[in-house]
Amino acid sequence: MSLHLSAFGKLSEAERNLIETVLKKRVRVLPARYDVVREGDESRVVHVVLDGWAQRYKQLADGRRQILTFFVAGDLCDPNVFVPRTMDHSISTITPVRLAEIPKPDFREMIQASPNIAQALWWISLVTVAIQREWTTSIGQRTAYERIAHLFCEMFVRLRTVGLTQGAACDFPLTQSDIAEATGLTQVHVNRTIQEMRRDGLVELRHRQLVLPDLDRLMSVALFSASYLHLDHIDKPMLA
Amino acid sequence: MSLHLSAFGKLSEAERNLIETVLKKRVRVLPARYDVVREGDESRVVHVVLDGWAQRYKQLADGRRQILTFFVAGDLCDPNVFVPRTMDHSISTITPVRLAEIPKPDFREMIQASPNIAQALWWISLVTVAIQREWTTSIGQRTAYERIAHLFCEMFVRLRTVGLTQGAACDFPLTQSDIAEATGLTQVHVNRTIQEMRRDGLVELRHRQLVLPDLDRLMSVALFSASYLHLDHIDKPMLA
DNA sequence: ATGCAGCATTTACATGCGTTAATGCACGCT
DNA sequence: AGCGTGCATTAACGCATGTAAATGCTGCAT
Repeated sequence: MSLHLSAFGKLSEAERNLIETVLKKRVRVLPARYDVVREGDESRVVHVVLDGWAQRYKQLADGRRQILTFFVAGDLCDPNVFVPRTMDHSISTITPVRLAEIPKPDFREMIQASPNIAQALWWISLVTVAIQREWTTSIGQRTAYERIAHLFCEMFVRLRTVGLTQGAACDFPLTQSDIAEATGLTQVHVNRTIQEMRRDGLVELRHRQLVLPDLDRLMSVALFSASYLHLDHIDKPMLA
Repeated sequence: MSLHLSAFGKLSEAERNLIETVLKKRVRVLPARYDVVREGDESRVVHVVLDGWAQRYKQLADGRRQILTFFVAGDLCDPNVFVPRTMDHSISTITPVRLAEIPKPDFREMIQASPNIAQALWWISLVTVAIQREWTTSIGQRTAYERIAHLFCEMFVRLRTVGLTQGAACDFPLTQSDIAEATGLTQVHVNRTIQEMRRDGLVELRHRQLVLPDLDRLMSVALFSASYLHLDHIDKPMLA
């Protein structure tokens, strides 16, 4: 998993088991469209998505909303284990989600027990901020068409990393409104643009299933380069 | 300094001295508009801006450029001390810059010697990514006017934190093209918009000097809330 | 003094994307 | 079967922002 602890570096069997144990200790099952943490909350636990999709978002005083990233299985939502901080953003589910909650003290203990796991946490922080930079770039510089294409590429590659693609297809539970809020566009324009992508034979999207018949061409249209995901160095995908 | 090591937590005299020593060990003076590290480079040292302005940016394959953040005195440019990674973005100066270079091994040593410094590094990572999220939100949701106003607010507050403001004024070496590349606008539209802000009495900007006669009103227009900078918990500003 | 060089400003015009609102479609509930 | 509810689609129109290119200004180098 792109942001999964176990995915980075070479962890021992014992370390993997430790992680699995901690992940299984406290698991919640949440409904779709459910707030996990809200801006302003104190952050006391670390969340890891075990199953389903979630999102990080920010809301302006007048209600405008920006989705900042999507989380899929294996993703660690808040890498700030060492800094007791009030949240400057919110996290909510998109689909129903199976979510592991790790109390920060447990997490710190785990890290003190294993420098490798500490290193893995730094990795996750690195990738998290790299993704955020790419989103800034996307919204700032890419056209609507390129932005949406880029989002499709990123999510497809991330899903593939954790084995959640089937050939050129994957589950894709985002509504066009979600895509709009993530790309800084309106829902109407997302609709127009996706239709154009369909006409161009780059995308099939219906019933929450995404098919990318020509990923290479899509990547090139989106000016997508996977390097910011830092997928090299990733160990075998392993899901909890 | 918003991203200065010494600024977070309560460090002992000895710890502060340690930081100062490491910062002074290798200092370079760079000209304006000079590349410090380029996308694709290996990252071997940690950079700290001692004086002047710099920027982080990303470039698309066809040359479009997005500025991702600005660095001012005290800012640590690359918090990824523990992850040997090729850079997914570039860093360059804006003005002439006095820059400290800390070899990663030295930095790790310093961290092992002091848990407080390790904690400070986590703080910096937190603020760095929080700023990046705010920029994504800004470009995605705010209008041109709000975006530019927000940038002015952020930089003014950050400069004030390190004592680089004089009343309502501060040095502000960005060209309108820089502002355009940071906000995802064109230089022409930045010019139009700043003129509007001048007419509204919110901004005076000329000869690289910025004056914000009514910061409160500007913040409210920009929907600016400083919470994402996590300035509480910051110690007394201290510059090297 | 002159002249270049880098920025800022202005103008005229084009367009990508936003806004509003109606309509359609599919699925789940009763 | 019928209805309600979320989403997707379509349409008409407007505007914020982009594009292109000329002009002006200011400071610096010679």
